[in-house]
Amino acid sequence: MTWQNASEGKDAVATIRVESRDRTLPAFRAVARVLERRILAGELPVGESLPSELSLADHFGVSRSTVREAIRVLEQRGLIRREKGRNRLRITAPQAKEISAQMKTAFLLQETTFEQLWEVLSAIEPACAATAALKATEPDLKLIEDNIRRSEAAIDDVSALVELDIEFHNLLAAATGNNALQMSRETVGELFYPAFAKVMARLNAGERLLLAHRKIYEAISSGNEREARLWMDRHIGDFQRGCDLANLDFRSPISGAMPVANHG
Amino acid sequence: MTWQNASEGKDAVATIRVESRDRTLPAFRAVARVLERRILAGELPVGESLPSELSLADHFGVSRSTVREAIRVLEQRGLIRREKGRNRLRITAPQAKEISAQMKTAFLLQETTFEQLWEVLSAIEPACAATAALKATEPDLKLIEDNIRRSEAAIDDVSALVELDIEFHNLLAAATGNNALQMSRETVGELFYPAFAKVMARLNAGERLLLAHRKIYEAISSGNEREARLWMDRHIGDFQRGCDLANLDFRSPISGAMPVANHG
DNA sequence: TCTCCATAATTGTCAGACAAAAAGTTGACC
DNA sequence: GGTCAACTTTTTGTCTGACAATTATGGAGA
Repeated sequence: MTWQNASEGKDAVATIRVESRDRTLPAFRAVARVLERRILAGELPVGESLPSELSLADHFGVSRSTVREAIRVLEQRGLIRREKGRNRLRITAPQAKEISAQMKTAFLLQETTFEQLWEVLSAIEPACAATAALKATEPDLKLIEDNIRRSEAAIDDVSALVELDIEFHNLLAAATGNNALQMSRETVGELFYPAFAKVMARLNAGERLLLAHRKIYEAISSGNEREARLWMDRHIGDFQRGCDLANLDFRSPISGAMPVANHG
Repeated sequence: MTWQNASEGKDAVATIRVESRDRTLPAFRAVARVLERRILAGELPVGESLPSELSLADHFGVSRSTVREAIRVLEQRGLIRREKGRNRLRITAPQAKEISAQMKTAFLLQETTFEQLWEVLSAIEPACAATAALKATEPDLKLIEDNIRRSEAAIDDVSALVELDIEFHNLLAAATGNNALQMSRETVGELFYPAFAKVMARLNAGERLLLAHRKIYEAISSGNEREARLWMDRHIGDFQRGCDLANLDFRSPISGAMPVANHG
């Protein structure tokens, strides 16, 4: 399929025309849909760069503005990305980050509570730990070890410790080698863990957190699935208890000082 | 903040100008960002309708094309939606459906395997069942009961049964009253369960599936958290065993005959 | 008050324009 | 031959103005 010389690209034009003239679908959506299909089908392989707006417009028989709107759609879907400094659009697979950003706004606007996020994490994190115990490689272990070492050093710096806690759990997820697992938990974790800065600050619970991390690391590095799950269960449970002890409302929405999502 | 009479909306204009003239950010992104902030901050409340493109353009001091591109961004983020038949754009909270659509493409392009999805489900679904046992209301139970009844009627229709299976698990998730839980599992389920049409077809496992659904329903309706979790564990485990028995490769990517994602 | 129609507003699309940034080309120079 | 700077062409981001088709709105008439 040639993008450069538009003269013979009649098929696609026809497709767009048919769909858009049915008025069921605006032209920019039709274009976006066709492009998405081609990307998903591998006709436009990930890593390649998209043709220029003008050639796309020619090819589809629509105006450049229409193509641009279609591009915005695909971009937001994570199928296309423009790298800074680069001019061309690159075709990409949607990344956890973008999905995560979208889920964040969803959670914020839907008044999701800490309890709800906790329910998700208390299901996923132990499974992560267990899987990590089975699948973690040497480099994974090294990263986790390093994280624990840095946590030890930052034991009195609450905000640093929170960052490191998030990182710890992300590293576990990465060690499972399971993308789906990672994507499912990333957002929830990012929204959840910062909230417990308060808990830890009030309870001085850094040592307890570190103990759990150490135990989990040991279990994973020795391939002990059961032990990894067990300690993660406790670790997550600690959060709930800590919340109670610190007298924080577990059932309040997470709307507080949340960082504003950014547009890639 | 007045949208209609643009003459005095200088502040926003200035904001956009500063940001875009810095060249760090195209104008349409700046507009999208400002609108997103206002929505998240509740200044533009969910349910309200967005001003017309022209008044937005006036307000921000940009052209209509620019506003349109910004709108495409917000639309794809799920913060704005146009209802069919309606002309105006309504402000909305992102729904599970849209996030789910995005995750689907991510999973497809990243060659996610059945095993990986299964790992996620085997963590989340039992938790769903357990929580549902604690929180399900009468209407929730009615819906699940009805689903089971229809499944009984469709016991010989594999494709219908798959649809009903997906629905069953979605109903459980809904019964937890936990949005986060629902969003976390919806996509995974939608991608995963259809794959087992084959398994069920080969093994004639409809009865076994139905038994599990019935047991889970009973546990939930009697508030038995432990039993609900237990049967869901078995139910999910069945999938894995079924896969083995049917000699399907658990570790192959889910790229096969997947429905093409559609643009809302 | 309710219904129906003319009028106004809004959306989807297009064509053409222009400055600024990136990419591609050329040619001088080492 | 290889390198770098100047020049040209593309491409992007933005704007203006236009038009048909659809949707909203205000009144006239029942």
